[in-house]
Amino acid sequence: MQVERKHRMTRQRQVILEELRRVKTHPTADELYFIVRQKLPRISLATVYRNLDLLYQEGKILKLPAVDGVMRFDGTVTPHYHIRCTKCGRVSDVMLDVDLNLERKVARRTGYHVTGYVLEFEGVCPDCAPRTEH
Amino acid sequence: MQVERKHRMTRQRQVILEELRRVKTHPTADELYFIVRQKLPRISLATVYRNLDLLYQEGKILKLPAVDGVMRFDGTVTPHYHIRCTKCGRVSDVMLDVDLNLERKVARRTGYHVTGYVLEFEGVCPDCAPRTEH
DNA sequence: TATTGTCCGAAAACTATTATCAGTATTAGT
DNA sequence: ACTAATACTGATAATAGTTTTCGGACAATA
Ligand SMILES: [Zn+2]
Ligand SMILES: [Zn+2]
Ligand SMILES: [Zn+2]
Ligand SMILES: [Zn+2]
Repeated sequence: MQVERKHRMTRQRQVILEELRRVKTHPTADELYFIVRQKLPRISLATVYRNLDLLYQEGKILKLPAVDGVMRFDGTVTPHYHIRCTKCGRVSDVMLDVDLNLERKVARRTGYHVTGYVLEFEGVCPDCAPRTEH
Repeated sequence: MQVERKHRMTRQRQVILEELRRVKTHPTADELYFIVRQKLPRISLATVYRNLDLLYQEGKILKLPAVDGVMRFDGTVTPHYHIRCTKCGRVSDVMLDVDLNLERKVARRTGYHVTGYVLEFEGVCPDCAPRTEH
């Protein structure tokens, strides 16, 4: 029996979700905090964190694994991958269907019940790439 | 010409590397700190961190990406993948040769210069799996 | 509009990691 | 072996990101 939760739609939660869906930068909590403050100047950073976690629990947003120690959030929940610039930290979408289909093989090797995997590409974004001399 | 080596082989560095190579648990810095203190009771946690980073720079150990926010270390440097138990956090090796060869495709899609990727499997380890009733 | 209890802002607490610093000990050179 | 140079250590403080706490505010329901 699942415990019924009664989530309210507060102005804060609304704006946080709207802004996260609008931007395409996969912002950190702090970055989104600055974005949201343009509409809600009195909002608290803790409220941003709280709502991001709640929206994640509800499946309305994604949390990107904190590969570099900082958590990032994604308003696009349709399946896609990410590539992270190792110079500036920017995260871009990779609209490419990658089907690893390795779960059975990995399960046999490890004895784990495999539920998924984390896949994130690394590289240098066009802005950070050294200019070609000519 | 070879870069001049200025690193000293201290007892602390020696024991940290030995113990990390001995265990197969992919410990956090703190976990390794407790292990190493059995041989060097006066060692500092900062020394563990410092040496893990230095050994990593030297290519003698691996750092696992902090997918869940905590860094883990690996004394096995031969290429292999990992699977993390989502219940207890344990990380096990996956001795499976996976060559995705996706990097070129991703580069074409994103415009990034792709240098690598992070791949880590997720699942439930045998110890955490629910016992089958019969 | 009264009641209920979720939610908020502000601040403190917490956790993992890094930086600081005075004293120690490894290494190279004699 | 002795010495000098300096990488390194332990203890501690500082930092950064995130979570918790708590009294008051406010959305939801009737
Ligand atoms: Zn970049
Ligand atoms: Zn995305
Ligand atoms: Zn487990
Ligand atoms: Zn490993």
